[in-house]
Amino acid sequence: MVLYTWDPAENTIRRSSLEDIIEAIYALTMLIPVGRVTSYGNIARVLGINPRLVGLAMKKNNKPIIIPCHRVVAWNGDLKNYSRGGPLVKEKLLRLEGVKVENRRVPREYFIDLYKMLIDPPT
DNA sequence: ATTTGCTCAGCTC
DNA sequence: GAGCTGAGCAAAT
Repeated sequence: MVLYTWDPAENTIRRSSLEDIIEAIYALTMLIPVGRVTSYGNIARVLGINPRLVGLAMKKNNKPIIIPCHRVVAWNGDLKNYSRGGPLVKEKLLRLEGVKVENRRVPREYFIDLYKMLIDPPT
């Protein structure tokens, strides 16, 4: 899938740059409530992009307070990395927000499904 | 539970 | 260009 974006300077539609896509990723990340997580793949599915791009965006995140990238984990609950301090800091932050982490895994019940919420709500 | 294949930006030669 | 590395995932085994 190819994403397109509005370019106000040129008053035209153009193919999204990587930065545009990363902005969209951040916007979705900010929708995750305190005490909940979602997966890289779930965010990727909303935008129709490759999950690895979501990981790339998280790594580039330079506003870790505004953009809660610690609430994005692997689909199977693995914490994966956290560029500000590694997985242990990620685990600590999640615990502070009330997310249980068992054997370095986040249990299913803490996941929210952004795709279901935004794209494919129950009929 | 483990392996395999797909994927793509960024980095190195 | 070619080859490798990830903050990934799903399907097959």
